[in-house]
Amino acid sequence: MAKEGAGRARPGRSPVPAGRRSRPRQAEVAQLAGVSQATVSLVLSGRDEATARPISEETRRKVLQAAQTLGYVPDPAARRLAAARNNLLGVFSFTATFPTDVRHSYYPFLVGVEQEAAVQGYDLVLFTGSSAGGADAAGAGALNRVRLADGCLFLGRHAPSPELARLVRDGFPVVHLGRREDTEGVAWVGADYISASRDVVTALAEAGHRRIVLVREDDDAPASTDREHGFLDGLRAAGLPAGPAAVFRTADPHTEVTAARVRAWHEDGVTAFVAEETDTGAAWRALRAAVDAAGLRCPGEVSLAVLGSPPPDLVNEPVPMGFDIPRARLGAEAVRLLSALIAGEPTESTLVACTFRAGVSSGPPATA
Amino acid sequence: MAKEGAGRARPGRSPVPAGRRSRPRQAEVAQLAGVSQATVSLVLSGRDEATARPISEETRRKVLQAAQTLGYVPDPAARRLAAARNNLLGVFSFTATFPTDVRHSYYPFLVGVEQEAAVQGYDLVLFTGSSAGGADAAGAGALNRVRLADGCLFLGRHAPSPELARLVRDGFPVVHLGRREDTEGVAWVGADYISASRDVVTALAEAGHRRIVLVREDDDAPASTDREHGFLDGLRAAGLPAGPAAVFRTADPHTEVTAARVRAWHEDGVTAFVAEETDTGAAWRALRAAVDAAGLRCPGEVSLAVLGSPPPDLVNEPVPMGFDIPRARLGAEAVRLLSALIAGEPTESTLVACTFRAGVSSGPPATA
DNA sequence: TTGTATGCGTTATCAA
DNA sequence: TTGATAACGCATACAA
Repeated sequence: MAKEGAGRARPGRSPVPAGRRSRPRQAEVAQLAGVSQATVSLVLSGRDEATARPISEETRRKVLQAAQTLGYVPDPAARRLAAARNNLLGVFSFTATFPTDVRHSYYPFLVGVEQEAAVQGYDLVLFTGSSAGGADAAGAGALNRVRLADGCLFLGRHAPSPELARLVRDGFPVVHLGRREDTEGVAWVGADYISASRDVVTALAEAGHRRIVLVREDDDAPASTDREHGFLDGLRAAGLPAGPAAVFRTADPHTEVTAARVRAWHEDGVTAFVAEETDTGAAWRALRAAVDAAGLRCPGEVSLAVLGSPPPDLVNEPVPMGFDIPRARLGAEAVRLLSALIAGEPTESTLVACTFRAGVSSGPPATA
Repeated sequence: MAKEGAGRARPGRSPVPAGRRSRPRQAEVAQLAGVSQATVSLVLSGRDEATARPISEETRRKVLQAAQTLGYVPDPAARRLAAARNNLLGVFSFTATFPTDVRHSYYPFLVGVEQEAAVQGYDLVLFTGSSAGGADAAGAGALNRVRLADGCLFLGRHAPSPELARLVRDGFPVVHLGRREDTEGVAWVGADYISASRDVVTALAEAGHRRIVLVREDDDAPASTDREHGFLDGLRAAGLPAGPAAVFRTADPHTEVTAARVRAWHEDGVTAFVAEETDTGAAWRALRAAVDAAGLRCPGEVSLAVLGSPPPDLVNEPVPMGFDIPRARLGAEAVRLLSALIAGEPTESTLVACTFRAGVSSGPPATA
């Protein structure tokens, strides 16, 4: 901790650089160009052309030239303080953005975020608050730092509601990646799990399955309940039994989804099983293992599907029926929404459609 | 408690955007507490306790109380402007930071970068070489954008030297991830390929191998030549032949490293082969394929090693001897160095040690 | 022990 | 057309 503030010498009021300064200011550009600082601001922000501010071509050229030579870059803090915009978009995640365990990574989203941000002319500020305890990283003020940017994208489901609400109330543009209706006024972009889940059930029903069971974990996240809703919707739409027996909910799929149980289901007339997707993929893993252990052939005797994608480590296995979440598109969409919010345009939270995946884990039910 | 007391006592009378004036400032806290704004700043920043600034307990209490009632949150932009620093670290990569193809991703480095940045109290700004945003994104001024941060980390080997040199000359803190001695004065953090490569050879020599051949691509990047140096060092240290015959250099491993050639080497007494690691992993792939095609058993008749890690798509194959590059640590180390640079502390570019990996691709040579 | 005055780099408003 | 000048909200030497 050897800092001691680097007691920056304050040279009275000289606009001239005292020796070697790493960040040239507008004043210096002005001096080099032989104009006033205000003119530099005008030219550099392009506000002269946008509004009807007339600036001589000559001056323009000189200023741009000077800025180029000096390598001038506007100070984001100053810019923002003066009530202008930064061209900076914040990204705040409540776990590390780059976790060691890639399975929980936001990487796929970031691909889209980065691309769209570039298109919209924004750079990204990654707020590191959540991971390790930096300066005032954790704690009350953590979220406040994002105000440096023009707006901020939030990833992860554990965003503290009150702090977020405060930002929104203060008129700070905020977009949450993932549906979020608990926090008043927070805009969000989510995947349409309901429709996607319904589509999977529909596909199974059309293949001829009459009894289908959903295996889900004991989690009340929107992502989970949405899937269940879609699943039940699909059943009802197909005129299939959608009672409590259609959903098997367990806190520990690994021990509770047994071969015996699967066999019982099968003997009872169940010909298709659907597992929800979660971080760990526990439901899907358990289901696969149990079906295997029960000696049931898939997609011969039973058909399987997952409401999402299988976990990455099963990527070499045969592709199961299910749907793909367009994560990159979600990221891009979120940036677009945020950008509109910043521009003060009217906006609306949106759902992005997932794409159905036929896979090879399902077929028509065996005819008795 | 939103207090819309529009008639605040404010000097001047400029029309301020409504959304902006919704947050209380230190001045208002001061007024409510009956003290000066400066005192509020002192108390709220905890600078009174850190340094020996004496503030009466009474005042302290009043200020905190007032801040609490008003719901005061500091403006990061203002704070950073006044402090003459951003607490922003730039990360500049010459490809997209989040490429679609994860194989070329900087992810492993970023893990360490993010963590250490958080520890040091920095947030991250991600610049992309290809970004369409900003004034002059591509081309000459591209690198200048990074001046927005307090310092910048560069990833990838294609950083244009003159531009980097310019930044350094201007006193802008810069750290390059990867050894870089072509550009005057640029600090860097690199992996110690020389020692690591030497260790691999030593291990092979200790296992009893007397003739070892290195297969490398036709690339003069430091990462490549370092490996060769280490390899030759290792040979000499073990008293083994380290002439030109010990290194096979080819622009096209795939067609030049044939089964016939490998068999010839083997009949000539070569019992161990070492491939350098590159982006594509071409040398290692070719070597494996050729040995396989030659019908030589590994690790029975020949031993293999790679100077680094095999490409990600071979991750399910048996683990070859070689070494692991501690990418996360490299990232963290780079941030630490950059942070020191910014603080004006004396610094030095560093090499980080790689960790030896025994693997299963080598054993003692077959005794004739 | 606390208050005063000023600067940080921009943007924005006028007057010249 | 351009140039002073005043905020923006906070931090800090220096005076009281």
